[in-house]
Amino acid sequence: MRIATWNVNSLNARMPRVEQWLADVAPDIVCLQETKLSDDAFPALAFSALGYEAVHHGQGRWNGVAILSRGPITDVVDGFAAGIEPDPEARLLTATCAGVRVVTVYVPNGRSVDHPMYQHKLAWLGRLQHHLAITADPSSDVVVCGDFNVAPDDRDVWDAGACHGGTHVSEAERRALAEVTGWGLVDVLRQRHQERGLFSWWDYRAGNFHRHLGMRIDLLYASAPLARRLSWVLIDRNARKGKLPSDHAPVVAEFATDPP
DNA sequence: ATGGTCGAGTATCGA
Repeated sequence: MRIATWNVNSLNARMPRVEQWLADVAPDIVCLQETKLSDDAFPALAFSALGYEAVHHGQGRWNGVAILSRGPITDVVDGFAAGIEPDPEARLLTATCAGVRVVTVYVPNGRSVDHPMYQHKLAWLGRLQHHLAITADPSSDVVVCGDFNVAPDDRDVWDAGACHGGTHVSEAERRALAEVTGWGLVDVLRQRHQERGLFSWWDYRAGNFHRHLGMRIDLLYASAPLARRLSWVLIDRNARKGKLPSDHAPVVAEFATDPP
């Protein structure tokens, strides 16, 4: 089973590349972030023609998350579960696909460490922790993936010194992320690859992609039973090349199917 | 030279 996450930075702008990428990579489950679409503008028919069921939680101009699956999609939750302070922004979607509880996230950026949105980001991660406890079970197959807007450690940024003092690398963000993953999640890329410089996002400006100035902020976490079945995982840098790319590359992981 | 580019929508703002 092949599971992928990709911040497409506008599905309207990216649809031709997304369709080609689905044909090339053949994932079974795909989580998309930053569709920037309302639900009624989501191209469900186009995905259906490619063999994918889809669910979308959108708001229009900003944010927007989706899950595509080759099989049926059930038990869908838009945003935070009942009982948690609702998010007026469309940043979270939960569904079950092929026996896997799939949670996709687009964590608030935070803007800067002295901005109110930074406190909102930390609180949002706390609400995510609560949401996981309600909607999923870490002793079964769970994937939590998406654009976390946090680089988990200094290997995940091009220059820790240059990034120091900014968002995405602060101690409080990393601690909030660690509290979420402490629920029972394995960063499958780090399970397999330990080197620095494995980035998933590069600023469009200043030729940063070609200068290898990026961050790893698109993360794919699996519960322990699923992580044990990891076959391989990669960041698809090819998707960041060429004409009209997203500023993010997909992360793709292959898991062996449950033994009979 | 203290920016650099996208995407939204059509002036700027957010990333």
